[in-house]
Amino acid sequence: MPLGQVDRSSDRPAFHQIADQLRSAVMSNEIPAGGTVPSETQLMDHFGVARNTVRQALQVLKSEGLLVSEHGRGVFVRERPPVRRLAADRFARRHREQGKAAFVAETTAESQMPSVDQIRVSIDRPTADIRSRLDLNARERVVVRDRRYLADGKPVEKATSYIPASIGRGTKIAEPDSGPGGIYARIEELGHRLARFTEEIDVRMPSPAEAAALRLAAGVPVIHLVRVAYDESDRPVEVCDTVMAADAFQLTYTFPAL
Amino acid sequence: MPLGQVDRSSDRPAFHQIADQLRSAVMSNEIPAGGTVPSETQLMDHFGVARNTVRQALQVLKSEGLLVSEHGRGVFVRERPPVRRLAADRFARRHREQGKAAFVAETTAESQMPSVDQIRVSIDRPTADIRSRLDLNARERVVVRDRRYLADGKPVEKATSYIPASIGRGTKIAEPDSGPGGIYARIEELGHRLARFTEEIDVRMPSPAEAAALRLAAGVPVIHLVRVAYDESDRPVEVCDTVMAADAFQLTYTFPAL
DNA sequence: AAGTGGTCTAGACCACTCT
DNA sequence: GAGTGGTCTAGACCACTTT
Repeated sequence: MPLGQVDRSSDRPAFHQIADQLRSAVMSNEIPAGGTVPSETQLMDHFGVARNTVRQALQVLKSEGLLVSEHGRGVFVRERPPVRRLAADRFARRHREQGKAAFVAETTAESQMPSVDQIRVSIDRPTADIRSRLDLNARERVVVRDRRYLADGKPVEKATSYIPASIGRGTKIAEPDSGPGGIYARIEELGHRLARFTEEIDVRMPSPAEAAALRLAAGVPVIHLVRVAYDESDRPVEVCDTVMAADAFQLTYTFPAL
Repeated sequence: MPLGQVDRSSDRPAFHQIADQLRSAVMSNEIPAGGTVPSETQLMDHFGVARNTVRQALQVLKSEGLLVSEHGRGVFVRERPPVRRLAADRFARRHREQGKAAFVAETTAESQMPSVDQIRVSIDRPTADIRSRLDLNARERVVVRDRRYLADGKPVEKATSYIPASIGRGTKIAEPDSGPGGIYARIEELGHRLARFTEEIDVRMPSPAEAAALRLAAGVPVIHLVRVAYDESDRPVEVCDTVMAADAFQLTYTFPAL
């Protein structure tokens, strides 16, 4: 992988030229995923620039999500986690009837090991947004279920579910372990047969708290997805607010032409 | 907006402490969107640190998408473009029958001015990926339609459509101006009544070329969406490969419980 | 101990915007 | 011309990993 030189007479700043050369080395797989980029010292010597200039170039590629650095070890080409393809059928009733929650269904479909941690359950007043999505009056409470999902031990998703207390209070929905098939199975057992879902998708960079919870590398965005589940009388029975590591997911939808 | 000081005895690096203080000033709206952050000189003086340390703090917030800098003017709290809410009904036949293409329908729904530029049309060999999505044999060609969409003059989306040449060649589909209702209207006139769409969504940071074409600020991800349109005999009749500025869109989907 | 990246300083010169 | 951010240098010390 022969890196060239920087053209000091060019208008393009040195650090951009260096970033460009490294980028194409990464993109062309001259440096494979998981491989190391030359050390900062080597890059300084090779290009004849100051250390800050090298670091500026590396910063560009980290922000693009191409490189990650590990203190004391080196700078590496970022490895992409296996992508999880999410389609509507992860919520299929047949999965619940087999005792599989949606996350288990989607995870085993990709041959990954699902797990859940940081489960917290409470009964609270809903925010105005949740109240309006669940069509609740001012006095009604909600069961709040907060948890983190991991695939093969790597955190990939933080989720918070809100279920009207009038449905969930005193049931397994309000317990940390909601039982086989997950909360949708419990909601259906309580007589609310699910009819449809809506999903609302926003994309942005993570807050520092989100980056920590999902152990995100620099340059990895998050998908903020809010799902509402409706029963057959078109009553909203659950809102699920999730933040996903964008590099770990691909979403697919099918819809009819109207 | 009283910024504090840095605690030099803390483990948390000075630039992180400065970034934290500026972040909460932005988040709490003490500095409103479009407002300016104190200049680098002012921040140096206030915190008693070197310029590079200030710039490191600002870099953090730019990567988070909170700040943008303008050479010679200052550093500003990023203004969010009006969000465009995309739902399945933007492809409704009634819009085509009124002569509105999907982008026009979604744009006017948000009271924005739609426009299109950088239109290029050609007939080419498809890549392996496109060939397989369109279910074509090795010799078939495709009409390639490339263009950029703008809302109120701001670029928000780059799109490339691929239509089998057996359908589009010699029609308005192969001309820069595809006529009222867009290419879906032309495809239906040619006897391929549309039945359904699939959309596949990936999220990542932009390449430098994408960032330039969409004039993206640092810290703004892109949504890569690939849509396939199927006619009533379930034949794929178009693939549309789009890259969208993530801060300009919200996607919504509805799907039945199965 | 040697090598790596992380933080920070103090200075320089340049390009751009505004008045 | 004054003020702003953009690029770059040369050095220092620290924290972490590996041998």
